[in-house]
Amino acid sequence: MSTESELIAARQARQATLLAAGVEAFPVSPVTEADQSTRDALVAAAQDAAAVAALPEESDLVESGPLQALFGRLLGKRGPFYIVRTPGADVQALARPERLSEAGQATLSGLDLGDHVLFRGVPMRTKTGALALAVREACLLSKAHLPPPAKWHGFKDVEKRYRERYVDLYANKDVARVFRARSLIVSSVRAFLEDEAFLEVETPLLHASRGGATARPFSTHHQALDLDLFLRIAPELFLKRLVVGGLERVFELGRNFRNEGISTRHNPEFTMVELYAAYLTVDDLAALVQGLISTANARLLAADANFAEGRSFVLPEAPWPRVTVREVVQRVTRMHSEAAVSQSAELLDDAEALGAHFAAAPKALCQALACNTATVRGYGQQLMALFEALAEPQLPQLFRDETGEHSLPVFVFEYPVEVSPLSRKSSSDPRFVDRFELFLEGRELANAFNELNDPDDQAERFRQQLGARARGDAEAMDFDEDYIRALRVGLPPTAGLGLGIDRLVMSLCNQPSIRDVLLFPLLRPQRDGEGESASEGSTAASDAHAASSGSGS
RNA sequence: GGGCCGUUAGCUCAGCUGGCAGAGCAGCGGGCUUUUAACCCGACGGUCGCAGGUUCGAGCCCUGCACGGCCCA
Repeated sequence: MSTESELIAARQARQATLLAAGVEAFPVSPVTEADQSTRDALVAAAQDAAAVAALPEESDLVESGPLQALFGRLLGKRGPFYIVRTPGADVQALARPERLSEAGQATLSGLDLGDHVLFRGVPMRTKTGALALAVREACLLSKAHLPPPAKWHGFKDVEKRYRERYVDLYANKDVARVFRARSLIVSSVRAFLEDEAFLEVETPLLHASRGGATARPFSTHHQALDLDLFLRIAPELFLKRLVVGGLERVFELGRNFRNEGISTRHNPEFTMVELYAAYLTVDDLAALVQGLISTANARLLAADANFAEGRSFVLPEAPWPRVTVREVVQRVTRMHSEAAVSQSAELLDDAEALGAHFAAAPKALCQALACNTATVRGYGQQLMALFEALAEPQLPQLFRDETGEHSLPVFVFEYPVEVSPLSRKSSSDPRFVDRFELFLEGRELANAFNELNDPDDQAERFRQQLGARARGDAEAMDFDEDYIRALRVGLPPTAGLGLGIDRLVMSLCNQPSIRDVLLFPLLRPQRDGEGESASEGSTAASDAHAASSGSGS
């Protein structure tokens, strides 16, 4: 009795036995409001040493007053003790058959690990000083046909955990904890922005043209309109249209889709909050996002201080450090003038000279640069190649707190205009734009800039994107005529920011992989032969239409 | 896309130099009448990821493929 179909059959058989005794396997929920509130109290009491100490032992129990409830998934059985997992904690019940009705006894003897159960009874203290509910009523809520994972070793196989998140979530307690934290962080972001007078809006996910970010989109098709569409890579262009229309502060918190590789930091669909504020500048947004992240962090730690443990970073109250792209590249390459950086960027065209120049640099960095030299052209592209290859990985080492034990968040300002097709050029140096990216633990967390609101300049940037596409850049944007028209109607001076929610949750919850903060990360579908198609028809005779309905496909 | 690693019972994992496929837990039968990973006895449970190859003989060696993990791009 141990293959999966045999495990199912054994439990279906027990289900049939229960039914013969008048116990339904899948009843309408009998859980009352009183059960809900007494369970909450019971779960709280179980974790309160003083409350447990005040409880009577089994022999001293007084049978009076309403019964308290314990319900959830049955995860363990030790003698007469039944361990029930609730969202708050595991609580045990002490069930003696002789104290139960006939139906209760039948229920008890027909329980399998994994079943959902409801016990009603009286709280007591066991010989070992733990809380247990002395059971007077036992009720099966829902039969589990498959058992829970091994109680000691748990459910570890990473692929199975992602594919069977419904098991992972109850079997591995920290998993649910992270997703509760994620929900808290998201609601904190919303509340913070609403307090700052931002209006939450929803713009299309289906876009007719590529824009708002440089990334490869997913393609889809609308049948009735016979229209090719893209899943959005960013809501940016729609949100700025709203600012044109007079919604001065808007934000959208939602999913974006980028048709690129999968890694510990990338999932093809990810969650981002984008916000736009008329009459603010990129400097204002640096302060705003610092407040937003600090507030989310404070709310998270207020709910569960354990999330602060093991962090490699701190979030200071003072303004977070700011540098420019050039400053940090100079620091890393040990060069001391802007001219030297400019010169070294030109060297990128010559891999050999570059290799000699950076002979002292770590090997991996030179390799990264050598790969890029063929396609990287122009001052801005080259500067960014240097930044991404040399400086970005060093940010956590370059910016430390006083003790040197933790890294700091860093705002990196002054991006080259070539890599910022939607940003306003800096008034002081037109090679750069008024933009920052926020890095935490070396991860790019947020990106913000003063929005380009000059329609002629924007049209020129779109044309440059078309040129890049013609040269084979699959990530380049389309020319968005209507967006240019919107800018001609008039976008007030506006600053905008995008913040990666998944990465924020990763950092605040100390999760090394984005898959651990996504409930259902994208995985390749498994091939057939994995499902229950083979076993289903041969299991229970009671399942009369399994054979006929299973033959259709 | 590249490199490394993994895939053996429902779960967690052993499996030596190529020689009958193993354990614990779960499940099943019985005992114990109770626990903190409860315990004792017994029986059951396998497409060793898939497909080829080498060999008298492959879980193990070779090739390809699939899926996943980590690192790099």
